Amino acid sequence: MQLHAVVGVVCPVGHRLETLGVGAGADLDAFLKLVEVRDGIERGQSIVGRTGVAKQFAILLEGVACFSTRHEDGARQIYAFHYPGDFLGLHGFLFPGSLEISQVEALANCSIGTIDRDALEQEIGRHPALGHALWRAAIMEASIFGQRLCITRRPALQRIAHLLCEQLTRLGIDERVIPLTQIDVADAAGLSAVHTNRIFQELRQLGLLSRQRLIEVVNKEHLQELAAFDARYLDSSESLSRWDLRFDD
Amino acid sequence: MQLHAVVGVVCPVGHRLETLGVGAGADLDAFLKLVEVRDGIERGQSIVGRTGVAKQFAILLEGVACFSTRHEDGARQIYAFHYPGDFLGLHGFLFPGSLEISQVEALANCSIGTIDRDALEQEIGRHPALGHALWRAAIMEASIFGQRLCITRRPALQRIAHLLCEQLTRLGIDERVIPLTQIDVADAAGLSAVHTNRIFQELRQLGLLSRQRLIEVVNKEHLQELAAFDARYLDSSESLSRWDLRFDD
DNA sequence: CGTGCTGTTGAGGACGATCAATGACGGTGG
DNA sequence: CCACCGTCATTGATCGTCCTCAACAGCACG
Repeated sequence: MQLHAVVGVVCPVGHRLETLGVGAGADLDAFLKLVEVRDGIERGQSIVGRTGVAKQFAILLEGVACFSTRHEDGARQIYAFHYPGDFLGLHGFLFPGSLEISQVEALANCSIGTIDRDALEQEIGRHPALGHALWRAAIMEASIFGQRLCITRRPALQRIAHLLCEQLTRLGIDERVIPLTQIDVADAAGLSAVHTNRIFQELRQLGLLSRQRLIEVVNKEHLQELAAFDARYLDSSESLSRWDLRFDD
Repeated sequence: MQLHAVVGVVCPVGHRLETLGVGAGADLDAFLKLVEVRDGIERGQSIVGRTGVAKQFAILLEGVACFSTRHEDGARQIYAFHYPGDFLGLHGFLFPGSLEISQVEALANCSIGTIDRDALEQEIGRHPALGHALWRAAIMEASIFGQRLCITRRPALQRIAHLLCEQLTRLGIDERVIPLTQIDVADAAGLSAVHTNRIFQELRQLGLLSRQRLIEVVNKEHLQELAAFDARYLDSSESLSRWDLRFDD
């Protein structure tokens, strides 16, 4: 099934490409025509494995995923979470040598759009804006990496708070429920699940999270204050204005 | 003074651009003509400050620098070290919103090449290979970020060992002396200077570092083994072969 | 109604931070 | 040449954060 025939799920993808500088039109259409929908991917499955990095490329349509790696001892390190509209395996696509043993793992039941790598590269030749959108997305991912590096030195409470703020921002303005488990958060924060749990209780006692089993943010403003969260590093709008004129010569 | 008149320092820059896909020729010449040499920058000085991010762009010609940020409490977080040939402030150039309060700081006496941003963007329009080289460099930086995130969970000994391995690889095959202080390493590893010092002593007792005051690696192979170091994440050669054909349509 | 995953709680211990003081070295100026 | 200074390196002691191990409770699933 091709994506451009499915109106419903075009939304997150179209919206994401727009924020990356690909407006509705020939560029977007060319991209959507390449997408093959594949759904029914279950939690825990590997979406972009270590072997397939060079050939596969994908977009997340529904669900939640993470860009992660496994350490020798089995511990999971999560670099970033992915939500609908995100590119999956972008690093492996742009820079095959990087993060060799990393993978993209489904954290909920997902549907994705797969794209043939060669076909995409040909379309990029015809539609440079698509290539630039990929680069921008990569830089933004790098920006998330950098920010996460930065908060590594902060104590666990603020680190987790920051992580939650980031997810809220990426999920959208109105969302207050973060579709992750405490274990997912722990693996992303670089903390043990036990300690993460104690931090969650602390956040609840501070009135920032609800007492629900799921992760629900009650007081977004105070959470951001506690985390010293500044969303600018997630904002690609500034970079757009500068580059559109130049690159499309 | 313009760079292309100075044969000596062209070397690191030319070499770096070559690894990024810009061979000797019109593309390289166009780039070198933009570079204005500025030397005599002393240790501790800020090269690319927080205010100048949007306008400045620079290349490191001689010396050592770091991409860093200051926390509220004054602690310094180093994201990456820069050596001759590296682009400085690349993130701010490509993605103005990212890592807002970051800066590039000289860690030794440096000379840099400054480039006018608008002029560079115009040349990129005429020489697309230059633009692609910048993107590649950014992805590679992101790759370093990701790797550093990954090793954050490892204990201090391996973390520092890995950091040192990375510097050796970036400095070149024959280099065994790393031009940094223990404090620099500590700020990059996210450890206190005191603890870093104790790790250094441990590395010396293991016969991996010399007893000199400077950081000299005696046994590179064992150090890499200890660090579980895999240099592939620093290797951009794979990404080159794939993209040269496509982008230059 | 088991089975499995997630969340929760307790106790003990390791790693690394912090504070404080001293030593080593290079540079500067008298 | 030597005294002075600042930066970096080193050492000891104490303390806190976070990890590990272990057990159990809640909930969803078949």
